[in-house]
Amino acid sequence: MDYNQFKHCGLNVALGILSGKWKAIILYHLFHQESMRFTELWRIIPKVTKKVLLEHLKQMEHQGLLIRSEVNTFPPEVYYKLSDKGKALAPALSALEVWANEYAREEVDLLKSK
Amino acid sequence: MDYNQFKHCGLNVALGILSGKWKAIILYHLFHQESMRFTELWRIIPKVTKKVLLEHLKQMEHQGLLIRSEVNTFPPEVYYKLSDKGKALAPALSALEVWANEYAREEVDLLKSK
DNA sequence: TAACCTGTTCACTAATTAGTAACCATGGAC
DNA sequence: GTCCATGGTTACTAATTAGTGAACAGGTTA
Repeated sequence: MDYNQFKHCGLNVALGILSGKWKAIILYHLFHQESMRFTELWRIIPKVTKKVLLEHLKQMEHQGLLIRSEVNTFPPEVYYKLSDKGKALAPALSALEVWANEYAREEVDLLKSK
Repeated sequence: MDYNQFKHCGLNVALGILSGKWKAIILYHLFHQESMRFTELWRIIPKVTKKVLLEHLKQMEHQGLLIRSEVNTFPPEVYYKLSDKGKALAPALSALEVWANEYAREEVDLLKSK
């Protein structure tokens, strides 16, 4: 098998971008829902605080994974959605998911049962 | 495109396992070298301290990604290599690498230049 | 008028991770 | 004897991340 296909710099960057307690869930929901309001995300993700959720979203927007748009009404409406860069993560995330379900079943089931 | 292929639990588990400042480099080297001694890894990875490297290795061994074997000589010889579970990460890591090189070139080049 | 809503910020604490530096055991080289 | 080497440990500090709870603007509803 040829492993020369990946050099650690890219891997490092990718894992760095994906690091953060709530990144997986945020990505998961945005892959399934196209566009979501801040509060909607906040309500659907159990136990995150607004502050931390916002920090994650800001960081992801900054990294170009997410696009944020606000509708200037009252109360304000802010929508988050995946950018092309974010969408392009699909195959990699999917591969990670497949790996976890095949090789880390126990941990996955444990997480699911909570 | 069908994104239903990944559910966030598996993704969460995978990203959790892959989180840690030196995981990418450790994996990278073990994908390229089959088996490495502790000190060899320690010397080849710039700036990690023994303590932290050891913590990472222990954790990865515990999670079943790595196999540790010691030869009882003096001075001691301890070898680390990827398990099947670890090797099975190849496609996912490779996909992340590809993504980073395509969509996060700047960060990658920045890291490479250091 | 009071209470409610949304997206954000702020000041502060707690928890988790990483880093520093010294120390151990002990066989072999000098 | 003294010093080096290997794979660890330990006690302690620093840095990074996450969590808590309150505040704000200001239009809408009661």
